[in-house]
Amino acid sequence: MNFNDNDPFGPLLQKLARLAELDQGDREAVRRLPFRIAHAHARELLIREGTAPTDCCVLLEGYACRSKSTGTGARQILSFHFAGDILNLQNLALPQADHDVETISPARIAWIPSKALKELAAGHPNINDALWRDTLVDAAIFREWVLNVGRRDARSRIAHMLCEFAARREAAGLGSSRRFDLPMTQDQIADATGLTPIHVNRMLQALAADGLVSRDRRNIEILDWDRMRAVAGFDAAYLHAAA
Amino acid sequence: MNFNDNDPFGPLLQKLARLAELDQGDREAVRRLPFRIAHAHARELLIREGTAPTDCCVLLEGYACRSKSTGTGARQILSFHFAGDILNLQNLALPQADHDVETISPARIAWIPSKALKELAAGHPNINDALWRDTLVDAAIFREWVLNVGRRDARSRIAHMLCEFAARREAAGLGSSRRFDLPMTQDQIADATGLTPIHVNRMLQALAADGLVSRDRRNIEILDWDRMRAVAGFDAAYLHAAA
DNA sequence: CGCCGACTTGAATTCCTTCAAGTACGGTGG
DNA sequence: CCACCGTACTTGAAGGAATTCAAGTCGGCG
Repeated sequence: MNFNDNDPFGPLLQKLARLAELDQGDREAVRRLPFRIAHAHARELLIREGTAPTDCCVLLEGYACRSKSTGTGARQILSFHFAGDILNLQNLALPQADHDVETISPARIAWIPSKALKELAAGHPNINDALWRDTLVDAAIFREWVLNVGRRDARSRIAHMLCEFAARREAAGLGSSRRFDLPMTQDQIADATGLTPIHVNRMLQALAADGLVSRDRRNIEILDWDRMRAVAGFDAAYLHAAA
Repeated sequence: MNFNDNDPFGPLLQKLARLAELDQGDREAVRRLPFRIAHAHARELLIREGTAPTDCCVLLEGYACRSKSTGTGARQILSFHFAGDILNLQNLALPQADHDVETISPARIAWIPSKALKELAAGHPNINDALWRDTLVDAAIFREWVLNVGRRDARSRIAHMLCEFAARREAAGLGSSRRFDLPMTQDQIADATGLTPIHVNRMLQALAADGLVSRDRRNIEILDWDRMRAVAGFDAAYLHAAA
């Protein structure tokens, strides 16, 4: 699946179509949105906490994450994002960003004026529905992360993160959930799970030693989805079959 | 502030008005919503994970919380709720509940058919805006909780929970943020912070020993908001002045 | 070839949990 | 009015999961 800059909305349309039924008019209206394509390196800050972006940031290619830090500098990753994800939908209604958004890998991005997106939603109920559902699924994922970080031990926590990543990645049309490349470093996995990178490393080794996964650099194969699901306590219901 | 069953929408209208400008027509439309008043005891399950409620549950009086459990039975509270909060707004677009909602204290509730609420929103842009913002603020709070549970130590975590509770409580018009009654048990604070009740107890004592709060049963007085904010790493920006 | 970031390993420490009692309080019934 | 009972809260001591500190190793890239 390849998209060029003349039809930059493939991933976005694919995503919206998973969330609501779109008719031909809806699709054309999306394609008529004004936009500015940008390319970003890995670890490039796209949106900074406290600023008020005027444009919405759509991830077309690559991976990104949301994060937030404590006053003492500890960083927590709040979610991972895939092609098609809108990274600051909340700025349509809440001007000030309350967290950072940053790329994980090199990425291609479309910046769309918030105003245009708002008008699009206002005039197209199906698109409005899709955006509404997207926001709600995002919130459901945050809730699951509160549980993950709050009440699971390190092993389950990492297993759960891997399950969710695999499932969402596949849903986004990025390939098999059995074998895939992790775009993030162990440091970033640590920031996502509320652990130290050292412990993440040991737990990844433990998962491999138990025959749940096999690893080769950043390439992960889930050897036994049933046991993996069990260890992680992973039940995809919270993704509402849409993320 | 007292509301009787003939004007049951006071707390809801107050909340919506904080989120968007409402005109007279908006207010009257809210008052015309069909509803069924119910009373609940403390610790009564209002919405069960996996079910598909047909009605929306508005908290008119008392306190409630969202929660979710791991397969092994560990419980995590995801958020606390106040008079005026809509407890399952997400069911307007996502039929299946992905977490439990339960009262903390005795409560008075209005059940409003989801369909009626959806139609209200469709016909009243201001109300639509308010509901949209409410959802976004909820999500912002979940994000802050991921950070809280993932990256703060026990003392800060509890301090942060107390700061947020005090701030939101005051925003909801429930009185001073300096001195107030906590409706929840230490077990519930533990479930909200991802700690054990024993450690919550010790940390509450530590906060009192440091002169940050004084406690008498469930009554809490925040003696030094500045130091409390500092210890908690609490910055109310994520509440978007609306929760 | 050498450097830098990512990953790995080991040992010591710590924060929080677990286990095990107990105390205080509010509500209930005699 | 008071004894009783259950729930919430409190305290102490021991144990453990994860962190911190301190070195490495590995691999990709200039």
